[in-house]
Amino acid sequence: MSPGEDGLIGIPFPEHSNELLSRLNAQRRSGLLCDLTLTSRGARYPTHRAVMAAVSLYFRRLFGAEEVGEAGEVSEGCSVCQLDCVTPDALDALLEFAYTATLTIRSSGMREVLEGAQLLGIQCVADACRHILGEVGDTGDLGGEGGEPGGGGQLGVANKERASHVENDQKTPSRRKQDRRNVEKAASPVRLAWNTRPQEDKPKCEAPPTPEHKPRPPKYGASQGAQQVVLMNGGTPWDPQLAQEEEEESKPEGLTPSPNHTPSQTETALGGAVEGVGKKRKSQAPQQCPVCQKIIHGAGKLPRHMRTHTGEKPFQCMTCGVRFTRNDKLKIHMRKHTGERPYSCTSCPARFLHSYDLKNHLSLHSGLRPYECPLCHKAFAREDHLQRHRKGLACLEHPRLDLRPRHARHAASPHSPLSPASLSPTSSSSTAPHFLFRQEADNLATPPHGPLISGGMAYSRILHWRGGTGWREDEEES
DNA sequence: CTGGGGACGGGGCCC
DNA sequence: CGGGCCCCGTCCCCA
Repeated sequence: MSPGEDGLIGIPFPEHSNELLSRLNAQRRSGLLCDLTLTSRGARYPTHRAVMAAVSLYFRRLFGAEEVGEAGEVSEGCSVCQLDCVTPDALDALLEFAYTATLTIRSSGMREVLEGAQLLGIQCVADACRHILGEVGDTGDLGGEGGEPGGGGQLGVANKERASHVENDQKTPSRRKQDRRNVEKAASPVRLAWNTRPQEDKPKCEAPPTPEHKPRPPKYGASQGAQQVVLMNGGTPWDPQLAQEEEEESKPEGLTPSPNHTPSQTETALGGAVEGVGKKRKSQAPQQCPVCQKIIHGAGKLPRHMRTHTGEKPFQCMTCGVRFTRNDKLKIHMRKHTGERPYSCTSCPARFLHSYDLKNHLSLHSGLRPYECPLCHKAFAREDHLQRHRKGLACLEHPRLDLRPRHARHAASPHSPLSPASLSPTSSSSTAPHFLFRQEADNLATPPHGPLISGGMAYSRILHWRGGTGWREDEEES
């Protein structure tokens, strides 16, 4: 968030994505500009290849591979993709999701939609369906194993025996990922038997093209104007989640949320699942954010967190129009207009909007400065001031100080042998050396696992610093 | 550089 | 189970 960087500014248009989807959906319904027709057991669904490629990993692979075809041709003619392995209802629901960011299905059709989403590589829908079907099980809590000691034991094993679909592998540790990849390598000649010819007697779905195995002709646009028919019939079942993992790993920066990332899909996939299918959630805490992979604790807290990605601010001040992501923040904001400052100092006339402001203020009266710099021994009344002090060059800090992350939210120097008491009298500080080392090494060098996980938070759950031995994947989760 | 106020996001508790 | 409320940690900004 360096505002002056390159003089660039970002102006968000939160409604843009919704409007865009809405218009695309209108085009789809009227058949306008549709360049792809999906069929399922006789039902036909005109759609847009770009949209399908955006929402489905399957189509992304399918079209993406072809767009860089040797001839550089771009398809002009219509294409038909026969998806008999996805039921018409499920396909309809998935299309509806693709164009509205809302999944609307009956509970009875949940299983079919889940299977369709898995086959097409629509991860967030599959996740939502699994949540609703109560199949999250370990998965839902998997990410929270960092907070629950002892939960790590089953990490690598428990789900291996699952059947062909990798329902619980979303947050698979990389070790397991590698195992899976090895398996896939061995199977790849079969799995990648991409064939567009009808295989009428095989009602299964086939693997889509993969980057390392470009699809063979026919290609869309290979013969212009002619309808190409692609069948997802026959062949070895594709493993969409493994493909998803691969894709995420192939991203330059992992799954970094950005303003342009269409978070509304993931969010409304969650929200839509909840609202559209009724409140049937197994457990609400903890939940993993589908965008940043962060584990969110607390019942009902995920929608709140999701708004940090979407930028949605549904709570507006009727007085000044300022909008907030949270109702409680609006409530506090309203104190500005009402003049209410409920937190008053008993030692002076000072009054505050926030309880923690009063707390900070009280430390002035008490004269307590419990946060001491271990190097220059300067004391501060506030922990964040100590952190700022240590980030700066105000004291005779260790020369490696400049390597510290500049905006690590949990930053405190890991370099000096800080006694916990010297850092935080509350001892609730999150300045755990593990985390800090991880953050720092993230800045120092690319982790040996590469873009394993997008966010620093999730990252911290995977890797542990082992002193001189470098980075190691978490094993004991204690 | 420091002190102080405010904003923001996450977690806990409770209804 | 979802949401309200509160507290906390952290960051940003200003004087």
